[in-house]
Amino acid sequence: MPELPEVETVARGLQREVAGRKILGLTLGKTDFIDDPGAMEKKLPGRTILRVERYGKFLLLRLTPGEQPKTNEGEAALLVHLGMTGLLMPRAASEPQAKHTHVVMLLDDGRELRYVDPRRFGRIAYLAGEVLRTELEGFGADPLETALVEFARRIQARKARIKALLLDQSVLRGVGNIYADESLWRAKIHPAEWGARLTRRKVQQLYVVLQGILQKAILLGGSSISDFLDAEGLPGEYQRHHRVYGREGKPCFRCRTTIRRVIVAGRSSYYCPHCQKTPRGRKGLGRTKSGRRSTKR
DNA sequence: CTCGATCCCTGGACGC
DNA sequence: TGCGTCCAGGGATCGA
Repeated sequence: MPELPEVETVARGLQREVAGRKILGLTLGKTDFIDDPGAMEKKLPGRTILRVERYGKFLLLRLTPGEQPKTNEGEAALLVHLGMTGLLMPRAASEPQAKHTHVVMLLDDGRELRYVDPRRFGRIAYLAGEVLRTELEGFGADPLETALVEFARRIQARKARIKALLLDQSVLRGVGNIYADESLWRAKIHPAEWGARLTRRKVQQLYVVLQGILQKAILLGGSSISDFLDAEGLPGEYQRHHRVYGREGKPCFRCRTTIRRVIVAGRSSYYCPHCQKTPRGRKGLGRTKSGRRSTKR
């Protein structure tokens, strides 16, 4: 599940591999996760990928503006969200297409930039000018580029649970379930604690450990839980450093207490009941994501 | 403003 | 071996 470190890893790989390449042609498969497939087919061919950046959990492929002056829309970019199972990597055109390949961009070096995504939880959008600007403005602060005061303001101003705040892309961009749980464990904060109730000291601890975890994870190429691969098709290594995520029933690395899993903000949240004290007044924790009737079609 | 519930989707795990 | 069921999860959306 690509979060900030995984997307950063892919962005760096793609920057190395495809920056400067011109897109000659485009082939689409299933398009239900693409904002406007028609626009993509029309706009992309002929554009050059200037550079590849990460923006939250999005890959941002900065493109040259349209050729004709009349179609000049200002800055243009292809936004790619990998969802849970998305992969974006250049392949030799001769290489057989993997199953669930939905976008193929033919490049001017003969290779193809391919987007593969079995579950299609991702999103792809060609955006330009004002639309692009507005889209990007809707996201919160980058946890690695934000000062402590700004981070604290965003957390303490809100009454929602800290886990929900960490996952909220309009508060912070790039943090997902894995790194939220890992940082809360390190900072010894219960996922259901309220943002507004965290002390300044706690917020600072969270800020420091979150940045440390993200940086370490980037260094190790991200976490490969199930099927994440970078732009060169290599898995990350940070999953070996996970302290709580996915460790339900196993002993806490600090105190040996059994790690538990609860649903907070609609997501599985792993935590140590001893190190991360349940906030006072909380109830309804301890249930798991079950008991829900499966739906008919 | 914040919450939970629901849906989107498919592969993998698991039970029988 | 094969089928059915459950589950993962980011984000959008809807109603409470």
